[in-house]
Amino acid sequence: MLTIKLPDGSEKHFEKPTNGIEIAESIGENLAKAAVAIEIDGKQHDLSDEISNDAMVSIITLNSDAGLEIMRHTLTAQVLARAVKNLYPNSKLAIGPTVTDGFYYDFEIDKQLSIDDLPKIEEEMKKIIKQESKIIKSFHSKKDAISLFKKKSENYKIEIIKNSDQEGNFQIYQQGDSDFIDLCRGPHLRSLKQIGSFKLTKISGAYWKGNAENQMLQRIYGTAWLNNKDLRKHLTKLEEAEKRDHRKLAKQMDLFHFQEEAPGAVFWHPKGWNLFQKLIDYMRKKQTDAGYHEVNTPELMDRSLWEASGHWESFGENMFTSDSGDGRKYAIKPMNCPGHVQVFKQGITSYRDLPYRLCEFGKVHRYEPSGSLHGMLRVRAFTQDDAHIFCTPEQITDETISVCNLILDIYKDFGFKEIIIKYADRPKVRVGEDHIWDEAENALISALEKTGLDYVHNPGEGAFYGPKLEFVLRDAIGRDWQCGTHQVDLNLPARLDATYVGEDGQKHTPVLLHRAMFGSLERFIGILIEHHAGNLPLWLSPLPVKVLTITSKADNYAKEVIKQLNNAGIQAECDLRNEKISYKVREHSLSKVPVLFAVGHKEIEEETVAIRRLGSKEQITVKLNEAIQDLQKEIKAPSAK
RNA sequence: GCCCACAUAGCUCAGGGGCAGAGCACUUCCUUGGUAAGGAAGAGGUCCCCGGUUCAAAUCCGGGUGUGGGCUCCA
Repeated sequence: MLTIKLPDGSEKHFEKPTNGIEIAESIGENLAKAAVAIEIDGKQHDLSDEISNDAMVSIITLNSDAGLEIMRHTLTAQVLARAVKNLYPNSKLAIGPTVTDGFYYDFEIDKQLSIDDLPKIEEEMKKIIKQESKIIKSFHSKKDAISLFKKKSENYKIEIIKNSDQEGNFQIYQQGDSDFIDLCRGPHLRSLKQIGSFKLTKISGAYWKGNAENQMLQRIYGTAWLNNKDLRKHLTKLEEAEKRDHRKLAKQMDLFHFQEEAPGAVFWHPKGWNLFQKLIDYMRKKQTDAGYHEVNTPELMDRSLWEASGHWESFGENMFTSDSGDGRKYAIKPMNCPGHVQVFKQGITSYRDLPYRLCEFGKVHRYEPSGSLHGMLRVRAFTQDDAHIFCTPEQITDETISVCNLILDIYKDFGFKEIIIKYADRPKVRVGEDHIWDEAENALISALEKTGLDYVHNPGEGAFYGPKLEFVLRDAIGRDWQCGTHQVDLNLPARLDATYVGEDGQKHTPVLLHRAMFGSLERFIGILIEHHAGNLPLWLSPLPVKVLTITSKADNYAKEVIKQLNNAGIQAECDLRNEKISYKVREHSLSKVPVLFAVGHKEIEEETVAIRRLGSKEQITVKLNEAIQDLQKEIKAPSAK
């Protein structure tokens, strides 16, 4: 007698070994129809898998996240893979997992695919799905599995099997009587009948096993959904995301540009630079309040300093260097830390001065691979809101807690509500003894625990000199961006001979905490633009108000309005051009000016302005002095209110 | 760095082995208006760069640079 427990607590009994299909049928006809797989004691299985022991099970239906993912998996591993094999018989299968909203499959194909080949592949996939084949699974020993795939010259599958630590039970899936086979951990749909709506979206190269040393394979991406409606909804969402693209919006808003002679470096236009300065003003105040001292250190320093710090060895590939007339080799700083250590060494001698917090809006240059550059989100020259806290080991906890609080506080001001903290420990390439790393990691993790904040572990992703916390923010459309960072460093101060005199009269090496909150200002601005879809809040807008004249008779009044706005500390410009009001409204709405004042005969007489807000079609007419007072309140940074 | 695609006026883009195109922006003129494009005229080009093929290359081929989508890497 076999007892099967269901999620609702009820039990089913079977005389002999059973399977998911029987269990589903025993519960109800509709469930059996909708079932795609089964979870047995927490692990996903095919419905056909035999159950011979007591178990907790739950039927997975198409109409669930897990079911949808199984459908996507079947679509890529069975349908896309088979379609490509049909069209390009010499191709070899690598892997085909699901990803957010879809799936991909990596192939080795002798013909180089282009985006134009996708419709043809889609068509072949639809043909395969129409056959509504049943999906059949068989189990094989390691030896059998290898010989099966040898016959098909599926080298990648063979490599996967060979590298696997399991000896038997290799699952091979097949559709009806087709000779297509694929190795897969499953589970898969029972039949291709259950496949919903899909679209192949893009094509790219991808390294075998994600290793840049390995062969480049061809990857086909797709998205798949339960039905056409969901698919279309997803495609619309992608279009919406495209509209938020900071590169596109920045052009409309006239913030900055890039050009060929300076790859990965920003040409800031007046409005963009205004926004940049607003962020600096805001952060400068926050940091001063939190006890930081702002400094500025050289962009160019002699190679010997970078050798001493360890950058030359561990970060050298990312550094720009410069030769000079005096025959010395300089490096353009990729980080501000060595410079800050020099400042520390000039002044601080006593433990009484610790913690000593130095900050700098330091512009750093890093040679990033050309292929990784991406608008403002990945550049080669960027400005960090960088700070280095020199402290005693005992002070690590308190300093870490206040950094965490400060960062979370700041993100809130910018409208980010969801923040994920990651703890990253020692990487493969690093400086310093392991026992130093033990110490640094323990200090950081115990400080983090004390904050009581949730975090996730990100193994091997620390900086080369110490473990770090990464602060990841989630934007308005659910994308994650890593911005802030906080690192414990027990290596650099010693390498650069930084010391202080302790209470005991002896020399000690300080602990160095590296932290940045925006991370890179360039990147943060890119994220802000996308998060707000260009509609920046008033306090960040480079031009909060534009005054538009309806007739040239209003020119003088408009200038008077500007004067009063400026006197009240509100940046504003006027548009006196010989154009219709609708034309001016359209133009400034497209360039994302948050507040438009229209002035004509009526406004002159009544000393009012007609206000129109970005994104609204409504206008309200308000006395000029009241409008200014209201704006003055609204334009303050959130934390200054 | 690797794979694929793309590069034409300030911007968005069409075209394509034989005179370089459109819309918007710009300049001038008309229009003085009431909330997302008023009208007319004009000016604007090394068709990314360097080679090659050809009677002829913006167009075809090769190389380079940059950009985009991925991979790798990362703030």
